[in-house]
Amino acid sequence: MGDEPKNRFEKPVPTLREVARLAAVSVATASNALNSPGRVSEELRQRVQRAVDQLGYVPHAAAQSLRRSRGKLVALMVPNLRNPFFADLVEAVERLVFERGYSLLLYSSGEDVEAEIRHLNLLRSYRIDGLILAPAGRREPSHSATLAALKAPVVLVDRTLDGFDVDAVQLDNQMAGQLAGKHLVDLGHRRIGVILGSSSVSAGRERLLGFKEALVAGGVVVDPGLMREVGLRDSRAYDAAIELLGRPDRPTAIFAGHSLVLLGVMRAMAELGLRCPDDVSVIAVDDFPWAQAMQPPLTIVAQPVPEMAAASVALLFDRIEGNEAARERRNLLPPRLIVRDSTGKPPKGA
Amino acid sequence: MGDEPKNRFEKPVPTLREVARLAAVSVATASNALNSPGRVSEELRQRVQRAVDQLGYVPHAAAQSLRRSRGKLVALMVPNLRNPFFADLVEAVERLVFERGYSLLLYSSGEDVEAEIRHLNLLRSYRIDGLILAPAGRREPSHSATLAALKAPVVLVDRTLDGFDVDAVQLDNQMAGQLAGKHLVDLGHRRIGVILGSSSVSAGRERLLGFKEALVAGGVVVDPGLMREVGLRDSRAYDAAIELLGRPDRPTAIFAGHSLVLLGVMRAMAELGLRCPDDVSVIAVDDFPWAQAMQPPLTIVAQPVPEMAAASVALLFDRIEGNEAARERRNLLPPRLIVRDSTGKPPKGA
DNA sequence: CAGCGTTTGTAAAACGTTTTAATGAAGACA
DNA sequence: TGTCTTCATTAAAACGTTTTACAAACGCTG
Repeated sequence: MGDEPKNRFEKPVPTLREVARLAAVSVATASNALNSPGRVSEELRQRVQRAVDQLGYVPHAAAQSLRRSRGKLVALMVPNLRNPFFADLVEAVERLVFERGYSLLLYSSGEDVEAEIRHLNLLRSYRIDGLILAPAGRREPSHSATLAALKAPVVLVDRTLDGFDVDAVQLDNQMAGQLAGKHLVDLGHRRIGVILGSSSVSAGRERLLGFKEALVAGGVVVDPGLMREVGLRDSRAYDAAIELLGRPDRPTAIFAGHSLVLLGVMRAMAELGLRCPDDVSVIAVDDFPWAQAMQPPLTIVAQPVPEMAAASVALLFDRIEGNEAARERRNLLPPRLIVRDSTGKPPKGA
Repeated sequence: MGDEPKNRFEKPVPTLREVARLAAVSVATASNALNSPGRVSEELRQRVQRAVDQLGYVPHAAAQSLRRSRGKLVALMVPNLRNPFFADLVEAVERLVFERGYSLLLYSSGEDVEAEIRHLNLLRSYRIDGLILAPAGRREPSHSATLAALKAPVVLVDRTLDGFDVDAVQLDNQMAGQLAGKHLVDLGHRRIGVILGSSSVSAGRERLLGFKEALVAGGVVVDPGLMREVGLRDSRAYDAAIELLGRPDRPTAIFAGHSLVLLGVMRAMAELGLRCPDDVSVIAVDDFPWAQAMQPPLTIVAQPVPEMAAASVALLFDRIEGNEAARERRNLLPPRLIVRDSTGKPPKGA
C-alpha cells in the first residue's frame, strides 16, 4: 500500500551538484574546494565543507576514475590463501595500501597459471593503478602481453618470472637454502632428504641451489636419489615423505621446501611412528603460527613477511607516483634461521 | 633516443569509439553488439566482435559503472587473515565471486571495530554492488548508519550484529558447543576448562551456551572458575591456559573457542610438559590444515567453510540481482565433530 | 585613471560508456 | 501508390566528476 518508493534504499546518494547547490557555489568551485583548497577562498571552502558534512557526500570513485585516470585501486594476486605465508602477506599489504587511501582488489589464482591469466584479463577492465603479483608458476608466453595490457606498474613478490624486467621483492632464497643446509650439516647429518614444492617456481629452484651449496661446502655429497619434487598439493608431499622415510636407509634429516610440504612430512612421520628429532630432524622454509605449538616446536627458516609487504608496496607506489627514473629493481630480503627443537644430532646408528 | 613518447606505456587503451570506427558502425551499435546482441544484425555483430578482438578492447569498468549503476564489484571484510578460517573463507569467496564475473575488494579490520568503520566509510566511494562482512565485534551505534550509507545489500558471515536485519550465514555455534561438550562428557570428563575468544562476538557466546547445555545435560556442574575469556590475541590465551593448567586441581579437559585460542593452549601444554590426551584432553572449534599434523592430531569441531562461502555468495547475489522479496534470512550451517587423538578418557587419578 | 598582474569564481568540455528517442529503410497491406 | 509497421541503426543525452579556459573583481604601480 501507499506510494512509497519500492526501492529499498530511500534517498539517492548525494552528488557534488547538490553539495554545490547547498553551498551556493558552482560545481567547479565545490570540486576545487575539496581537491585544491588553495584555489578557493577560505570562506567558500568552509561553506562547501559544511555542505559536504551535512549531506554526507562521498565522491563517486568511478566518476573520478573516469575523469582523472587514477582509480585509487591496486590489485594483489596470490596463488593460494591457504598458505599462511600468503595469508600474512595479503593482510600486511592490505593494511599498507589502505593507509595510502587505496583499496585492494584481491585475486587468488589457485596455483594455476591459466587461471592467473584469466584473472589478469578480467582485471584489465578496472584500470588499476598497480599490481602486486605472486605468480603461480613459470612464465608463460602470454604473461608478457597480459601484463603489458594492464598498462600499470607491476611488482613481483615471492616468485619471479624469468627474464621479466619488472620490480621484484623476494626472499633471498638461496641464502635460505644455505641456512637450512648449513644447520643440518653442522649438526652432523650426512644423509639428507629434500622435498621441494616445485622447481618450476623460482623460489624453489633457488632454495635448492643454496641448500646444495651448503652441503657441498660441508663436504657432504648430495644424493639425487633423496630429492623429491612434488607439485603444490600437500598430499603429494605426504606420499613422497612416506616413501623417503620408509626406506631402510632413510635419511636422518629432511629439508622441506615450504610449509605446505612440511605439513605432509609431519603427517607422514606421525603415520610411520617416527620421532622428531630423535629419529629424523626436520627443517623447512616459511614460519607460521603453528610452528611453535607443534611437538616438538619446529626449526624454521623464516621469511620477513612484514618487510616483504612493505617493500612491495613501497616499490609499487614509487612507480604509481611517477618515479619512472630507475630501471627495474630487485629487492632481496634476508631470511632468518629460527632454531627450535625439530632438529638435532643424527641418531647414533646412522 | 629521439622523439618517442616518454610515457612508459606506448599505446593508449582502445576505447569503444575506436572499435566502432574500425567496424564502421556507430558507438551505439558497437555497444549494442556487445551487450544486447539481439538488437543488432548478425553481420554487424560479427564485424564489431572482430574489431574488438583485433584491438584487444576491454570495457572501461569505471565508465560502465558510472552509466549503469553497477560496478561488478563486491567487497569482503574479515577481521583477520591470519586466522585460517578467514583465509579459507576469503579464498572460497574470491573464487565464487570471480566465477560470476565480479571482482573482490578485500579489507581486513584487524579485529578492530573502529578500523572496520573507517574501512566501510572508504568503501562508500566505490559504490559496491554488495558486501560480505565478518564483523570485528559487537555492534556499534555507527554500524547501522555506516552500513546503510553503503546502499548495497549486506550479508553477515560468521558473526552477527545483534538486532540487525540483514541476511546472515553462520555456523550453528550452539550446536558446535554442544558437540564439543557432549564429546568430553561422554568420555567421562567432569572438570572441564573453557577458554573463549571473546564473548562480545556472537559466535563465542553461542558456543559457550551450547557447551554449557551439553555439560548440564550430562549431569556435570559448570564451574565458572574454570572459564576464561581472552581477547582476540593468542598470547592472552596462552597466559590463561598456563594459569588454568598450572593449578593443583587442573581441569582434565580444555575446550578452546577457536583455533587461535587453541594455539595458545597447545603452547602452554608444551611449556608445562603436559601430555595430550594422557594428562589433559583438548578440543576446539575450527578445523585447519595443521590440526592433523600435530602430535597428537587434534579433535576438532569443524566449520563447513566451503558451504558457508557458497551460502554467503548466493544470498548476496540473490539481493544484487534484485530479489527483494524476502525479509532477512538467517542461514545456520551444521558443524561436524572430527574425532582425532587429542581427546581421551580423563587420567585415573582425577 | 589606465594598465596590469593576481585572485577568485565559473561555464563548459571531457572522460567512456549505456540508453532513449529519433531516423530511415524495407515490407505489408489496402 | 500511398500509408502503416517493423526493424536496424544512430545521434545525442546522461552518468558524476575534474580541468581548461575564461571572466570578473581586486589591488597595485606609475
